[in-house]
Amino acid sequence: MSAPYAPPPQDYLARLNPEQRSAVETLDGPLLVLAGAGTGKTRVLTTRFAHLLMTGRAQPHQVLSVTFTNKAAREMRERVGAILNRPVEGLWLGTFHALAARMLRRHAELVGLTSSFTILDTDDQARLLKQVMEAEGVDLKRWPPNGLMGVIQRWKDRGLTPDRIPVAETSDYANNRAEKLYAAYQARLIALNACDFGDLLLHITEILRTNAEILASYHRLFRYILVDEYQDTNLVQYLWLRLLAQGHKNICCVGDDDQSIYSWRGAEIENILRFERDFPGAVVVRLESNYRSTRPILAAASGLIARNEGRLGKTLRAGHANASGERVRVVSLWDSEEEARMVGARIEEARRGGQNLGEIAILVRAGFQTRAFEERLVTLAIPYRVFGGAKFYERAEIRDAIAYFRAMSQPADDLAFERIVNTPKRGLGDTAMAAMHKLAREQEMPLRIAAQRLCETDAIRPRPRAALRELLENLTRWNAGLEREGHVVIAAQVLEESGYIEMWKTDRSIESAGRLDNLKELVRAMGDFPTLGAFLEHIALVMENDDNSEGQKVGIMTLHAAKGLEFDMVFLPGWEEGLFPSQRSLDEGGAKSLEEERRLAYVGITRARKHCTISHAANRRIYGNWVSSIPSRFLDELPESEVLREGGVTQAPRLPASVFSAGTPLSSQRRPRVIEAGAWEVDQRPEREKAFARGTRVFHAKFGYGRVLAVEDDKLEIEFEKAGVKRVLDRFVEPA
DNA sequence: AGGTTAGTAATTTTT
DNA sequence: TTACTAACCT
Repeated sequence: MSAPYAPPPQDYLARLNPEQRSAVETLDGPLLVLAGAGTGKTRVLTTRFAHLLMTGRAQPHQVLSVTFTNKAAREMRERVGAILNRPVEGLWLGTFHALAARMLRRHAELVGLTSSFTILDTDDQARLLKQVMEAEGVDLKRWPPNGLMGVIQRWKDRGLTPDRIPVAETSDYANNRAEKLYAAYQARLIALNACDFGDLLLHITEILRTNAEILASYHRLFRYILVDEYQDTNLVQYLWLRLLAQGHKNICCVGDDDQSIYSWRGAEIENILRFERDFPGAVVVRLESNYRSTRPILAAASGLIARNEGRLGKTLRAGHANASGERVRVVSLWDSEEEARMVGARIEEARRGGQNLGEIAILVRAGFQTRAFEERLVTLAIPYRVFGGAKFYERAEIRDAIAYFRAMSQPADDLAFERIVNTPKRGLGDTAMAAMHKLAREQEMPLRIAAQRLCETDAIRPRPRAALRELLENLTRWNAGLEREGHVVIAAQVLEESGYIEMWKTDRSIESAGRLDNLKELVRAMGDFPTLGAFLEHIALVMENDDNSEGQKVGIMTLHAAKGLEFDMVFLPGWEEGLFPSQRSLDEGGAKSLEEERRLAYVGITRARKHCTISHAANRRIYGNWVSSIPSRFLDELPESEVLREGGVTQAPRLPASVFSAGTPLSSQRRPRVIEAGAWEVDQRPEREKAFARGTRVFHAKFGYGRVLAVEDDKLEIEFEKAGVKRVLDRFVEPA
């Protein structure tokens, strides 16, 4: 065939280093690419894809490419397109869940679903499970639904359908009823023609392992398989891949065992550790040249991760001119407030030095740590953004809107109908809802149909009945208009006529304006899809954080959320025993989860390109009270030669001798010590005195302009133009 | 039916 | 400390 991918890309192979090149050119048989942080993993993956096509080994649709996140899938799609110099279509490239859903739709009837099954999100799952538990008469106070949710999810992660739960595994949850509840929950899902996230993989794997014909058809289809982030796969994902790879055995998994940080979500690091045994004849390629960080940063990270036992082993080398660079700083502070001041001051200093704020990140172990930094940055008027909060599609208004669309287009979608039936308030309470549920259950009909029947009787009072009838008529009418008007027009109409928009307009809380914006954005985004169905599929699996990242902002996020990102300057606060490593991992997981915490530390350090500042505070405010803590063991594990320690140790500890006499002596760094407040300071000027009279117009970095209503010591009550009435400290505002 | 208050629990969250 | 839920009152 002549030039199938014209124009031929330039020397795409020549731009790879030898190890990358071998990862790209080893095409036959199983291949494990151990890609350390910043070693060009994505480049290898995409170049390999292109190489398969360029060498004529496969057509684009004959390669299965799997990622974990939509972001990674999108990036890969774009980069493959760029290398081939043309858009790529018809690819089997996507997340585990999206690909599984696509396959499952083709064979849905084999597990009792139809090809138009709905995909439930976590919220729907939780509500459904709760209903099932209530129906089974479980005491929800004694047995919180979340607990069972976790148990079921872990079973699903391991490919266990209700009939496959090993006897030894029967959880003692709710007096040994976990399995039964699991089975009931699954039955409910099938009845609703719905899947939760776990089901997508569970069902398709079940189909592949019991149906040789179908499996063979995929073997014919997929000549090559590419997997990203293999260290994060769970058992069912592994089983799915293994089944599909049985055909040609051309499976290439890319991953880093040192960055496996999701065991609590079902990921099994053993998958990657076991690769060579699972896939006989496997070749392993290590990518160890790092193009991201300076040598001291790499050395510090490598020294730390070397303490782990369960790893395949690799050492990061500085890949190019990064031979020099400043050492990793470890700063000791008196308390968490001082820690926040230190970070704030250094960011301010960097900003004065021309550092781009978008290249600075504060990475924390747990969500609650973000608050202190937010407050500090607000005070300093440094723009920031907290990542990983509520996702766009998880916000209440978006979920409500989607529920309207689902309820409209799918009369059997009970969960959607239930969500919107009394939102906005239509005067339907427990009585009306109970009547609906009862009828639906007795007649085995969808809720919406039951509601319709009830409207024809006098089982509910006239006022709620009229409201309900209006809603039902609207749903039918909107749905009828879909084809004629198009889904975007109808969507706007639904939100308007249902009273939903009005509900938020009337709402006087701070967020309501933002919610209305989000709804507008949602309707706009729908225009990117040909049909409502296409949009709903997208939203279930793909909808992401809306990214209104205008301008350069400091990123504040958890270490987990930072994986895969990189920044010039990284702050890693809160390295204290009990916080990082977290108490819970210490208590529950033993040595294995301590290793995972250490990997998390490794991920944190390797996010930094040039500057890495780790800190710990001797005292920290947790849930309202002060707790004192000792430095994290990870601080001791950093190679001393790569580290610059700051913050005053002024005296020997004066704790009772018994603390130290028992067991192994603590090394000097871990000993509680007296830390001089302010030792880290660059230059600290006293904050300017401020006084605000009632009626003064003021400006606040987060809430915008407002007017002072009342003054009480240093607290002001301010009516903000956008944000409503709030109480803030006077130092957070300035005269407008 | 819906708003208010008291009680309780509290890592990490790719889909 | 906050945020969410469940009983409680109007």
